Amino acid sequence: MEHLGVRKGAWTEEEDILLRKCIEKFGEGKWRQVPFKAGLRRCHKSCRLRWLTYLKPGIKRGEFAEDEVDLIIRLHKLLGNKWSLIAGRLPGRTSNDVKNYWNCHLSRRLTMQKGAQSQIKSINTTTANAAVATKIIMPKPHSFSPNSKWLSGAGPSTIATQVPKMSNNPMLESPQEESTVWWKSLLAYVDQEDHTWWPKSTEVGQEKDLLQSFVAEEMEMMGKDEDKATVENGFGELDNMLLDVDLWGLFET
DNA sequence: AAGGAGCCCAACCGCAATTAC
DNA sequence: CGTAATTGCGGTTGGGCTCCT
Repeated sequence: MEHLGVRKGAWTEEEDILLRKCIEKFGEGKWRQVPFKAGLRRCHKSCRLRWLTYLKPGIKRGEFAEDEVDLIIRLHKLLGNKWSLIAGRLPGRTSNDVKNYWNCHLSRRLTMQKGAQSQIKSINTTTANAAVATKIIMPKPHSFSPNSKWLSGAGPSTIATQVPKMSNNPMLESPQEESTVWWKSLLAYVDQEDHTWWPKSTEVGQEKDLLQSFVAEEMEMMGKDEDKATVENGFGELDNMLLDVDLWGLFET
């Protein structure tokens, strides 16, 4: 315990109560002022971290579910150590949690697996065709919602015409091909500049990066003549995963 | 029982990014 | 514009716990 100045180390229950009361009263933000308002001898950064990683309502604690782990692995493969971005896809999880989980449980496990995997792959190729019969998640088309929160006011009324709807285009041979074209078009659209009606340029950039990574991965698989079920599953997962992203607030499902 | 090795996770630190002025 | 203040991010640390010898 420091005589003067700020306290460090683990938070006590009393401190938690003071911080919680302060934020309930004044709201989140203005972290510089929080220690004074709350009557805490903590630095503002410590207060912010405590709130965001522990006290804030809705934070999920305890074991990561299987699907959460799976998502972490997939996202980390594409995004690297972008913990806040990864955590953004896991409701209730903080970037600190995800980072800790990765460092403790996954980084080691995955490096160990890598060696073993190449051996398994050669065995599995012979039985791969049998797995095609498993459930195929088809990509879902989206059209723009007139009630979208981002489209109010000066929103681009023409946007709906720029991203093609799924249609019965006779030029396209399969639903798979059709949805691929749809994803490509969307990507091209997102790639354009001047989306001033979007909330923040960086957020758009992040969603765009994510989208590009996933679509690129799927395109690559198609190029490699991966079996159709695998590719369709990939697009399906991509679609499901991004449904809760702000970007998809633009669409009705 | 003791102690030490290893694990887990909350919290810290430095710096980058963003916002305010 | 520039720069100061503020916020956010990710690497890292260290304390407490469990397990093993």
